[in-house]
Amino acid sequence: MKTIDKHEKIIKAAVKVFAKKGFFSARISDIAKVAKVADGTIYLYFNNKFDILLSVFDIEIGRLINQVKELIEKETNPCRMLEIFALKHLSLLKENRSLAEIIQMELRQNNKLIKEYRVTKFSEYVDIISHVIRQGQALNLFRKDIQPGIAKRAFFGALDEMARLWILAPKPAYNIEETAMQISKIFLCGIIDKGSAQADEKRC
Amino acid sequence: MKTIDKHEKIIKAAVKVFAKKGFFSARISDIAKVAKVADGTIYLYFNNKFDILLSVFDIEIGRLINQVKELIEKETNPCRMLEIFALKHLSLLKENRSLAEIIQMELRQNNKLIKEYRVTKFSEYVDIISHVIRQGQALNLFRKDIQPGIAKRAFFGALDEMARLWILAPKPAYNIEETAMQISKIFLCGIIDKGSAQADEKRC
DNA sequence: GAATGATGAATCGCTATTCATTCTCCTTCG
DNA sequence: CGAAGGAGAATGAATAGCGATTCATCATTC
Repeated sequence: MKTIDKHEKIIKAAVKVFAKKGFFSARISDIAKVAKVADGTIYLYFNNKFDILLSVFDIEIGRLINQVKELIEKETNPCRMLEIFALKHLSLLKENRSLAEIIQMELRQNNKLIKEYRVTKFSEYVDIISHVIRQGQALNLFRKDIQPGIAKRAFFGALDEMARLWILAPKPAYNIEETAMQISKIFLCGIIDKGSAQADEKRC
Repeated sequence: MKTIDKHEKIIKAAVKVFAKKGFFSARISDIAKVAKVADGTIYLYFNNKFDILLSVFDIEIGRLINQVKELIEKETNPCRMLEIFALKHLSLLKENRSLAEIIQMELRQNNKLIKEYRVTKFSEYVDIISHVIRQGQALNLFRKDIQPGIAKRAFFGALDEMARLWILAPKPAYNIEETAMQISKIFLCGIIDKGSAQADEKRC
C-alpha cells in the first residue's frame, strides 16, 4: 500500500462523509472508518480537518473544472460553447453527486479561506462564461447592452439552482439534456442580437 | 423589559452572529453577548441552538417572503410581476445583509429539518415564479415550450447568484436596479413568444 | 535492527446546556 | 403607606460530553 494510495483513499472517503453530514458534523473517525484507516493515519497526510476539505476542493473540484474547460476550448461558436458548458457542468455534477453536495454546501460557507477559493479557482471557472459572452458580442452575435458580468452569473446561477434540485429531491424530475437545453435556450434567446445577420447565419 | 422583547432581541442577535460566523462556529455566548442577555436566558426562550436557527428562518425569512408575495399580488401583467419579483427580492436582501448571508449559508446545509423547510415554505416562495410563468403562457405571452418548473429555477438561480456576489464581495460592482433589470430582461427575452401579438401589445 | 509507516487509546480544549442562586416587581396586609 | 413575601424572570458559574489531535507503541520492510 503506497503512500499516494492512502492520500487518495482519505480524500475519496472525505468526499463521501462531508457530502453526507456536512463539514462540521463529519467526524474524523467517520472519515477514517470509510477510508479503512486509523484516525491517527489521517494526520500523517493532512494537517487538520479543514486541510482535508481544502484538498477536496483542490483535487476533486479542480478535476471537474479542468474537464469542462478542456471541452469548451475545442469549440469556436459562442452559442455552442454555452450549450456545452451547461450540459457538461450538469452531467459531471450528476455523475458525482457527493461532490455536487459538497459544492452546494461548503462553497457557501462564510469562511475566509473558502471565500478566497471562490474568488480564485472557482471564479476562474465561472469566468469562462463571461469570456464566451464577450466573444459573442465581438462577433455581433450577442446584444451589446448585456453586461457579461451579470449575464455570467445569471447563467451559472440558473445551472447551479438545477444542481440544487437534484441534491435536495430524491427523484430527479428532469433529465440532464432537457434541463441543459432549456436553460441554454432561455439564456441564448435572452442575449442574442435579433437585429444581427450573424446571429441567423450561425443558427444560434 | 417584556418577555416578547427578549425573544425578539435574541433572534436579532442570532441573525447577526450566525451571519458573521455561520451556525456551527457561532457560540451561544456570542449570541447572548450581542443580545445583552445571560447565556442561560436564551434557554428560557429556545430549546437549543438549532431551535434558534429555525426561529430565524420562520420569523425573519418568513417576513421577507410575505413582503415579496404581497407586492406581486397587486400586479396582473406577468412580465411586470417577474420584474417586480427580481427587484424586490434583491433589494430586500440587500437591505438585510445578515439575513441574506444566512440564507446563502444555512439554507444549503444538508440537514433534514432544513431540507424540509426548503420544500415547504421556501419553495412556496419560488413557486410564485412558476405560477406567473403559467399565467403568461395561458395569455400567449410566453412560449409554450418553456417548462415552468425549469424556468422558475433558472430565474431564481440567477437572482440568487447575484445575491451571492454581494455577500462575497465587499464592494458591490452593480446596483440593484440595474441588476434586477438585466436579469429580468435576459429572462423575459428568453421566454417571450415572439410570434404572438399579445406580447407586443403588453409591451413585454 | 533501523527506519518508516500505521495504529488507536488517551488527552485536552471547547462550548452547549443546566440549575442553584439572585433579582424584580407585584400583591397583600398590618 | 410601607414592609413582607413570593412568583416568575434572569443570571452565570459549573457540568458534561463530544471529538480533534497527539503520541507511545506496534508492524513492516529492507
